[in-house]
Amino acid sequence: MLSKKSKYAIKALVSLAKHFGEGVPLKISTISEEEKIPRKFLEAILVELRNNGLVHSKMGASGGYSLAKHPEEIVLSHVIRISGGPIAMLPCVSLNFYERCEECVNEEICGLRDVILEVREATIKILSKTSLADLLRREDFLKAKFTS
Amino acid sequence: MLSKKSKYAIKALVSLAKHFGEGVPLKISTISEEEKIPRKFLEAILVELRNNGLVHSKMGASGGYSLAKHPEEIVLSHVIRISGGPIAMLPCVSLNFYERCEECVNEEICGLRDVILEVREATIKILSKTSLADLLRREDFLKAKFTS
DNA sequence: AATTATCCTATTGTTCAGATAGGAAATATA
DNA sequence: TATATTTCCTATCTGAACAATAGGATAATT
Repeated sequence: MLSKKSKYAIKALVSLAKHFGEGVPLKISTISEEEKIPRKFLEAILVELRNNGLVHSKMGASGGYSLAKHPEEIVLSHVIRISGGPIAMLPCVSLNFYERCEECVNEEICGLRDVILEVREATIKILSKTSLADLLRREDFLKAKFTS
Repeated sequence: MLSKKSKYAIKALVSLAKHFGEGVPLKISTISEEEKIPRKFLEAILVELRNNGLVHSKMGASGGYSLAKHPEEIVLSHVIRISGGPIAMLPCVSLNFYERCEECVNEEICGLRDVILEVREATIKILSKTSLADLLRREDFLKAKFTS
């Protein structure tokens, strides 16, 4: 399951992507209201995204946040990892949240692990080719499809 | 993330699959020790699997558990659903644990949901074609690979 | 009858996601 | 330079879900 944190992070970034290149940063409160993300929670999330180089922040009056990269360059797998959500279904196949499986005598010959590895590959393949720009395009496409 | 419950359920079933057709049921304590699953926890899991028709139980002395179906017929997606783990990465794309996404004005035009739907399809495709028998074959294959 | 096992109901513990609080630091603008 | 605005930082709270445990009732074998 994707944590709310990850989901909020993605939604916030999509919000910023919509205003990419306008030169005016977006305030936390604006994003919070538009995307219905709890104010203080969003604050913490954006700081983390900033520490990981995905967004720029500007302090003080008329400050706010803006994307640090082009929307085509920010992919979901990266955002999810940063915002603390493991992608794999088992800790023993996770790259970033690896944990040994106590009950396995030998991890390398675990059939279940082998399958979950396949699932992870398939998942990452999709999430790492989908950028913020892709999400925007998808929304446009869906909007057109459902308003016709 | 797969819950421990789901993981234990799968491991227990694999254990039973190894003895399929022998006519002698396996005791909870035997499975518990072999797979290092907490005794009482496993008890609860097996009852649930029985209630869902995956295993048979026999009470009394020299009782125990056995598979209710052929190992080829029990697939991972089914086991995971029964043991309470959602497969999808977001509640709004889950079949069995569906929950509306409050902050979405219109689910149908959510770009993120659209991507996560793709991930779910890919995941289910793998998990629903992998049976207990497959897991055993994989383990044999891996064993051969790493002991040569 | 004695032993071995599953069955059933209830309870407990523990972790972590999710959210909140309050004030310090920085910047714009008047 | 004063004031309003906004991000930054540290700390804390809460509830729910996961994981595990306890104790005895019920059933079947020997």
